[in-house]
Amino acid sequence: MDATDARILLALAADPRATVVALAEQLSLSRNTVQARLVRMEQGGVLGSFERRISPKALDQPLTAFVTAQVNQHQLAEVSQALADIAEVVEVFGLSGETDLLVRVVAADAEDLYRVAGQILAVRGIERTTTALAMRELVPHRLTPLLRRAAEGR
Amino acid sequence: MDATDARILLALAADPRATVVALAEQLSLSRNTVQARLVRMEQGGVLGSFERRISPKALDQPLTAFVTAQVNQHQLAEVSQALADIAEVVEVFGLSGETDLLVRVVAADAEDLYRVAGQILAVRGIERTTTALAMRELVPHRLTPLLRRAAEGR
DNA sequence: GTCACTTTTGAGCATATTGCTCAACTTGAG
DNA sequence: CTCAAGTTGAGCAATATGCTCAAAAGTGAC
Repeated sequence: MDATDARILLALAADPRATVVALAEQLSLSRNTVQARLVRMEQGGVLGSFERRISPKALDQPLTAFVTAQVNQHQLAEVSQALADIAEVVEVFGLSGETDLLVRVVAADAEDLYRVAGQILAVRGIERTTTALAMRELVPHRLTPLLRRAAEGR
Repeated sequence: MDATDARILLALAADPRATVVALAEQLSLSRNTVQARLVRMEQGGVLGSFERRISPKALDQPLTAFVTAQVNQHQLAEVSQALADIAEVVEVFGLSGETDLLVRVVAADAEDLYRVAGQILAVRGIERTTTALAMRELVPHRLTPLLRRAAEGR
């Protein structure tokens, strides 16, 4: 990904529904170029799944919580699969140390969250968990600052 | 958001570049309906920014880390602003307790991460931090399971 | 059941976009 | 210089979009 790609993505971030023609005009590039680069980015894994744009709040899951878990590392694969089977589990990272997991979950309300936390703790191979509720989104997910830097070639 | 909206989003998740016409046909809905619902979702905040689809790896920031920080809660606003000024800070949550922050950062390499962690610790109002590197993405961000549930009206 | 209200549908139409191809022109690396 | 890759402008057929409208179908209140 070069600076031009970053400029295209920035324009798209500003207006997700912008057409290729509009992007080309705005960026003073040929339509062909924008089209080719977009295809390349889409196929090259620069763009993740569309699901990422969907807000869980719209799915009546306004609560976000982070569960850290200690696992028996021999059962990491099974644990990982069991967590993936829980719908409310949105994202799981293996943290440094190989024994700690960070599980991002969403829930409809406090009771729902309690239930999900219980499901996680019940997974075979998970030893200990702590749950922290996300009270405020102080900085909503964003990549614009990095995109801007990349667009300027730095 | 109702079950029909969820079905539209599911179809879009499967093929982000699908046209409205294709979605309508696939879902056996009228093109008008799909178009109207998409506009409504886009304007109603169901869809978050396009940036969410961009992979930081493509921006030469293959490392993800989670920094937890303790803050003086009287300075929460200033701290929040200072964190937002760091480009590598991708997302910040205020966790239950009002005194803990979870900061998601990306970095180019270990050295870069060290630098960013230092910047965070240097923010006035931040008392203590711990940094955990995300070694593996065990469950990549996904909403499909919840979407499927919503699509079935449960 | 009836009324009012919202949503969906199908149709139509002008305009814009897409996907594709091609040849010519730049650009940077070796 | 020479090659390979990227960009550009042009063109073209097929398709999608944005918009409007009126009729049909659901929905909930009473």
